[in-house]
Amino acid sequence: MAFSKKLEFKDDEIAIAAIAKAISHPARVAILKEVARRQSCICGEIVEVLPLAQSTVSQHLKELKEAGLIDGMVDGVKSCYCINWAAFEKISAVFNLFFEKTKCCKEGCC
Amino acid sequence: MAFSKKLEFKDDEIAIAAIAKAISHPARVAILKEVARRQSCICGEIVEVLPLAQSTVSQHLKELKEAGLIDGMVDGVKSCYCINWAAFEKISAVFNLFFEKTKCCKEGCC
DNA sequence: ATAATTCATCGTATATTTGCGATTATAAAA
DNA sequence: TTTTATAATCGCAAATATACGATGAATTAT
Repeated sequence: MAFSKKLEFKDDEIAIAAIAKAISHPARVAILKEVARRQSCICGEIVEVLPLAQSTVSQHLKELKEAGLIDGMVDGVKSCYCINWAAFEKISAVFNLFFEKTKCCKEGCC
Repeated sequence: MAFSKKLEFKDDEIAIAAIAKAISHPARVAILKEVARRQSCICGEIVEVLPLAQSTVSQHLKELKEAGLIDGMVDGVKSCYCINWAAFEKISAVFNLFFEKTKCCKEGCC
């Protein structure tokens, strides 16, 4: 395949896909839910709840962070994560809009 | 890694992830948009619009079909695709609910 | 009957993701 | 200071995803 063709698509298509990708693994969905539920939580707490090794959880956390869904800050020897609500609202809105716009075509309103 | 741990998560987490996964590539986002816009469209029409080979588009269509987002029916020598609106509404609702439920934790209402 | 069109599938190459153990870096406790 | 605890990162193996050309199956056109 030589190399990915992702960048040959439109910006909004790439953006939607990137958001979806961050949420495209059950572990990351579970992490998001847990972080939101606890308002904020320590990496170790997530490791205890998931059937995954610490290094794997750490990697998923990194991806969620890079996607902008969560924030992470160091608290001594621990790492504390919480939802980046500003980004989350935005991301959620972008995604909902995608569904709405697509549905819109159903009634031929666009 | 030996094998995937996806199935060790909760059903709803797996479901959300599966939906997200179907939308996690710009090509599939573009295809969904195109199929919705045209109300229904032929595989060849999509190939013309995307910077991808016919076989690749065919594969993406298959994935969208397996995720339940689109329906495909043979029309002579051609293949006609359209959004499976019933499934689409359901999927959209499941996804919106996920975002809403997560947001809900922000205000501590759950 | 033959040729052309359309698209799914197969095989293959490469890239990316997932997952883990081991290691490392940092901070806290002894 | 030495030990312990926490979590990020590295390196590796295996699984999946992405992409394409070639092939094949089915239908339509000649």
